[in-house]
Amino acid sequence: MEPVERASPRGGDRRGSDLGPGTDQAKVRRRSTKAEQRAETIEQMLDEAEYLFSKHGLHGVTLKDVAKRVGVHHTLLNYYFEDKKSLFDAVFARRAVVTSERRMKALDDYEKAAGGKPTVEGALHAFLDTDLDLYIHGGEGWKNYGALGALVANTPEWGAELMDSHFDPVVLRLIDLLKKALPDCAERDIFWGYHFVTGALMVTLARTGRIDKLSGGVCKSEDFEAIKARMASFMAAGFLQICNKPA
Amino acid sequence: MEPVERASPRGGDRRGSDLGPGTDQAKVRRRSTKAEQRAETIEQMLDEAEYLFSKHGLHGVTLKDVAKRVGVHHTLLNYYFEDKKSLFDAVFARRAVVTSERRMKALDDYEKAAGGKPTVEGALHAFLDTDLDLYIHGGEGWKNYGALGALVANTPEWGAELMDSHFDPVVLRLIDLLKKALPDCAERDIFWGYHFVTGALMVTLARTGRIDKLSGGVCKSEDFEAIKARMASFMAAGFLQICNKPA
DNA sequence: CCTTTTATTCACTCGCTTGTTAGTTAATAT
DNA sequence: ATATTAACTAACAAGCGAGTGAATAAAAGG
Repeated sequence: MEPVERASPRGGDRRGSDLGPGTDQAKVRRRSTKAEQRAETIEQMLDEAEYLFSKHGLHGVTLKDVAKRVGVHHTLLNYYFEDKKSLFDAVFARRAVVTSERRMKALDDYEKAAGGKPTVEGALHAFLDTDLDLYIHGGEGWKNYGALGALVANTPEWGAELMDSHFDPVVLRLIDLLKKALPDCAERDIFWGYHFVTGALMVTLARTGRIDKLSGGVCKSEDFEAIKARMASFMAAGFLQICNKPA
Repeated sequence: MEPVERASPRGGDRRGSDLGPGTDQAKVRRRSTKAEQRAETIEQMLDEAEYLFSKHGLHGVTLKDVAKRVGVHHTLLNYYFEDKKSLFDAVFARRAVVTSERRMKALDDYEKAAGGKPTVEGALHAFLDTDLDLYIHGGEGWKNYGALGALVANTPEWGAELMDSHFDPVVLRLIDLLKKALPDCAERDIFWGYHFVTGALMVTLARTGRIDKLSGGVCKSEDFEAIKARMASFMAAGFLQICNKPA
């Protein structure tokens, strides 16, 4: 599996028994309490697993791969996590709850701000921008998590299950707002519209780089700002179209 | 890996040189020439591999799994295919060329029919409906291939590469038509619009069943007709929106 | 200070995956 | 008909990947 890939590009952040370059080699080593140590190690495991899973998928990663990147023995992963799948679930859950809560709050706020008159575009902005901001400003970890989400969302095996358990509440909250914005629209159409939205969001998060080559560099996979600037209004227009024009 | 799953639920529907369903069971076994035999076996391998890969991804499937479903010794897969990845590539390529050609032709036909005045919706209909029809009428194999495509499209590892090599021509053809339909639109916006379209199409093909549960049965993952009835006009409205409103 | 926890590694096991080499059977060609 | 080629299987070799249980070392706690 290629050269030695690390989630944190920075080489200075040594792990495990790297007695290390320069200054305070020995001091780098755990001076902290055990609880902190535990938390820190687990966090690192989640980070590295997140990176690898996002690139190769659940089955494409071995516990040893993860362990190597963290700089610990691979059985330590078994010590902290039941098995590979629960490691994966933990990785996914860690940020899923954050994004879920944030979006939920954003939707609530928007509804209040909009008074009795929410718009489709407004609701979509609340839903999408809040999320995109996380990936834009959240650092590498969030970007990796995004790609992982895209993978999960398109995995028939257990993907829907994971998505359901984490995102149903927010999504239903969005749907609820959309219904208020489009009172005469058939429920079916609203759900299908959401389906399109989520699909578009997922390819975005996947950042496969395909759009880069395709467009000859005009668009960049990493350019979430460009998405943010277009997606809500694009999708809102779509909603209005299929809701006003009942075939 | 669960009970014994088979791609073709029906015992009767065998692929390739269909020796005729029902009747002559014993005769089902190779009576044919070697060339036919070879072709038939390979076809079966591709079918079963397609089914499994679409469900579990490249790394989630072993050659033995495939062999078991085909009913041959697992080393036979090594005999016909270099390795697992080239089996995967063969699976993908088999139908990719079909869908690619069909859509290319549909776009050509549409452009001729539209005279000098192609519309966004028209171009999208040509692009999308042609494809969706394959999945609707093509049988289980095509449905499985669709799910596989969705997986590939969201796989950063080698996904973009595969998509590029098979679909760049059709997609650029579509883009070309869209440019003609939107002569004043910035290229960037058109590419981003396509990005949204492809994302929406991919979740559709993935058929994870998520929309079913989410909508409480109002929408069904399998209902490609519903997508066909909405997607082109939904997306066309989006294109017009972001192209006319340059931020 | 000494006992108990807790983090971490070590030495293995077991099953599975890939791939190789050699063999068997049946069609093809001469 | 017979020699050859092609489809296919059997029988290993080698290695990996998940996971277990005992060992070690250091920190917590009484």
